[in-house]
Amino acid sequence: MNKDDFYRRVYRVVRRIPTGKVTTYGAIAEQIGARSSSRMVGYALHGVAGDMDIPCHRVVNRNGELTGKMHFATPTLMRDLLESEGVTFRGDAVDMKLHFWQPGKQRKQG
DNA sequence: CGGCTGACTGCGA
DNA sequence: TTCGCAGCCAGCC
Repeated sequence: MNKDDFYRRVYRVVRRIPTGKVTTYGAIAEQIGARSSSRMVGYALHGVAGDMDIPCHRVVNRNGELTGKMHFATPTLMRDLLESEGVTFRGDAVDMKLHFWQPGKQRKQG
């Protein structure tokens, strides 16, 4: 598992996040085989913030908080994008019980 | 090579 | 429920 490969896997999972859903750094890390490197997931997204190919705004922490919004063009862009997709919020955090998406749960589809 | 930081998470008080 | 500590690994100086 090379570092570049790690990033690739992160992007791969993030891109599989369906519209109107979100997932967590830990869930992605675990899905790609790096449960202990949840922070690395967010770090990987840091390199693609602004890349339309990667819906990095659909990735939040386990509490649903938009911890990475500060890395977007504007601190409100992340939430704005999510709300435009139908994601609802509980205060300043995403309602995980309604929008949490588990990576790999749809793997059996194909 | 060593020290500090960061888009995280789990456990204990 | 809220706050603090430890583990993790990559990037920068």
